[in-house]
Amino acid sequence: MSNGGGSRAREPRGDKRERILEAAVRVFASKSFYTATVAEIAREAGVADGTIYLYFKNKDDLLIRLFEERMEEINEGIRAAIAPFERPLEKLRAFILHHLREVERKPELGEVLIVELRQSSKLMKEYEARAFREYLGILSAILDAGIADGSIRPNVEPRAVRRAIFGALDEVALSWLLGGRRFDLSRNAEQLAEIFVRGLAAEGA
Amino acid sequence: MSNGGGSRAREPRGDKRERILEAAVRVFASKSFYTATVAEIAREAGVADGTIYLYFKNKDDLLIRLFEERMEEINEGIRAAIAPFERPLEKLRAFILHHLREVERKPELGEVLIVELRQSSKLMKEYEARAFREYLGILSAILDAGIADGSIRPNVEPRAVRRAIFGALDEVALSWLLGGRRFDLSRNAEQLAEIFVRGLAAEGA
Amino acid sequence: MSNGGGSRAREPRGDKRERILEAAVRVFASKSFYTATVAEIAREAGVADGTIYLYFKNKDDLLIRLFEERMEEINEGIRAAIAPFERPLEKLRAFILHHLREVERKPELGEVLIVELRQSSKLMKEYEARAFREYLGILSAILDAGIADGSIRPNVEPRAVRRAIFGALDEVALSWLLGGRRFDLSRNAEQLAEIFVRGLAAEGA
Amino acid sequence: MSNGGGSRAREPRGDKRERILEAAVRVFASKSFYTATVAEIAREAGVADGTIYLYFKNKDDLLIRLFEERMEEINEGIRAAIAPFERPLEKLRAFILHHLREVERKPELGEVLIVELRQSSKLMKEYEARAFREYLGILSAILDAGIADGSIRPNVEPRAVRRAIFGALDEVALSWLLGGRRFDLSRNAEQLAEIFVRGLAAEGA
DNA sequence: CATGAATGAGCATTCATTCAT
DNA sequence: CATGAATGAATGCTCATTCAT
Repeated sequence: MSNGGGSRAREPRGDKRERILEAAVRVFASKSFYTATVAEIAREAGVADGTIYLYFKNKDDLLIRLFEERMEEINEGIRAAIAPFERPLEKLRAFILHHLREVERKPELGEVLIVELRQSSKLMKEYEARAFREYLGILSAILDAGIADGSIRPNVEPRAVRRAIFGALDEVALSWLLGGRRFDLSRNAEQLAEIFVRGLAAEGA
Repeated sequence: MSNGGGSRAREPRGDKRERILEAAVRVFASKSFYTATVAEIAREAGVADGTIYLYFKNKDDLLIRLFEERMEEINEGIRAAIAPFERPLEKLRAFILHHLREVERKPELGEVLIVELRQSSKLMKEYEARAFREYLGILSAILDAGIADGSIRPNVEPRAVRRAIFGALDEVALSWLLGGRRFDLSRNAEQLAEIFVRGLAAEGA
Repeated sequence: MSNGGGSRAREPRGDKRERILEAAVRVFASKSFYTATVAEIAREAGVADGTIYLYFKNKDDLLIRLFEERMEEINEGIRAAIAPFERPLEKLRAFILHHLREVERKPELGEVLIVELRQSSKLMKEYEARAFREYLGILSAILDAGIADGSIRPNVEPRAVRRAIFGALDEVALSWLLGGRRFDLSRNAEQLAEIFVRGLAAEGA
Repeated sequence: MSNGGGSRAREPRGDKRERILEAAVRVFASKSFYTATVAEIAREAGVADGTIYLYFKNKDDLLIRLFEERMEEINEGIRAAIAPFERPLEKLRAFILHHLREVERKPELGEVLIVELRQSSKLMKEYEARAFREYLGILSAILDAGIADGSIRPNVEPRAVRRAIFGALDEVALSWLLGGRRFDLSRNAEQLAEIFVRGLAAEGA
């Protein structure tokens, strides 16, 4: 994004920015935004404290950028995952399965987005959270399409339901992460998908 | 001092503890656990900073007690709300409606339980969270009963689903709170209840 | 002293004052003047915090009174111990033996006088320390008498030597106390007495 | 900043650590360890409060390092001072004279080592006090040598006597310091040396 | 660009002291 | 006299941020 894109595959610059973000993921995942220190992130990233301020305005900014950029990647993954499906409820099922599969695949990242995002919701309240709105937008689109083609009950309100779906996914992921990743997240994903698909489906479906 | 006097010359001792808890609700709801200062809570409660330490071990303890005690009240309310119903799915509907109605009734309290609890999930991770486990226990019991009497699909796993339900309720409440309480939470509650009841119901129901 | 004396052997009043002093001895002996809290002393004495302020102006005053009153008792003991002896060097020997024997007999008291007195030397600097000056006075008198009767070398300066003797006794007592009271303090007392008597004695003695 | 510039543009880094230690000497000497504040030491050293924590773990650590490092210097001085002498009792005399001469030369340093060390004896109890044990070791070695070559009475116990000597020196130094440095410490040193040398000497010496 | 020493505002917590009962 | 709840000033320590090199 800020790399200017180009022919060079990997600038030595910008590399450092990425290392900081990755370090932040690891640190925030284990300590909480307010408990984590900038010095800790710097150490984890192998850079000097001051270097962080060359790439990010301040600690808050670091969290916001982290969230935005990771969320964007997630959104792209979701779009790719639901694209193959035609029918809205199948898209929804794919959405749910994909979300939890991603958490399973990159637990630390999941932890940051889930736990830490919440930890600073007051912080988040103040910024636009564009990428998160996009995430919700994808859900809305699915629901809208389902209502439009009659596969979802007409009295469903997408704006409310999309939050509920996100909340359910998020909480299940959270309990999996905090609980030591003991149970099988994929099977839970199936359960959730089933519940929401059945719960939203129009009578005749 | 600010009691304005009344029938009782001086509130009983424990009164001060309650005032601190109430102040903590207000402050945590507006600032975040880590951002809020003890001095601020004290000021809000109309007591000296040191007084807080007569009733709570430290700032962490204050949050935990707050959560536990409020959560217990909520649990009692839920129990009362679902008691009149016989059938599990009706109990579930009552549960969902009651949860969000409570948030609507005491928004600040809801905010603390929802937002702030998450903000310090790392903190919470370390304490047993007895009252929260009780909350989940009520949900489990409903689901178990439904599976037992055949009203809920037999392949539903209560341990996964209960987190999903809580997550959905929580997130909807959160978006209502952070979004300025603009939409009608009760109507959303109906939507959620409908989705979960339909989503869980056994075929023939 | 402040009891007003009288026929009654033990007033119920004043008793409390003594209990506070005794508690202070125990607490100061185990924590240090600045580390010990008034509340701790009150608990140890079995009185309310505020009660201490009925008998002592403040925490500093408590330490000073404690020191003064205990030191007075010690001085009386010393006077009695050296009285039977005629010759100054024998009085000196008795002085030294008595001092360390007292420490051995009431270790906690010794600890307060030794360790804690030093801990607040800045505090002590400001008050007259009458009882301690009396203690030194007894030593001076012995030394003066010895010089006068020729048993002590004439070029000895009592004002310097008396501090040295006190310092030696004090340090030996300290090391015994802090070292867990492991060695035989009485035998050390003999050693010290021998050294000082020989070190001060006039040639011909 | 306050260096006034000079030949060197900016003192080497470690300079700051030394300045803090020197400031600590001055502050502890005038206030007592517990009464002195970290902010005061920082101000005296001309650094920010936080800077102290770059060089020392905490306030306790500052005192301990201060004691250890200064004591080491003293030990080296003593070793140099007694080296020229052959006979143990002459070494002892040199030891005593040197100790008090050092106090006279650097009163504030003396005050810290003497007064403040005692003030936190509870603190000191817990750390090994290596340098102080070394100090006592030098004394022991002298006494042992004297007993071995017959110049000191055979029934003298070095472990007891060395504490007595230290205590005597310490107390004399203390009274000189607290008493406003009015009398001639060197002459007192002579007196002490004479007493201990005579007091320890074997009969025939 | 990068560093990391230095800064100093900010905060949780303690505790001597007071005073209404 | 006695109590002990309440006070709030005081302090050790942390950590985001800066800036000279």
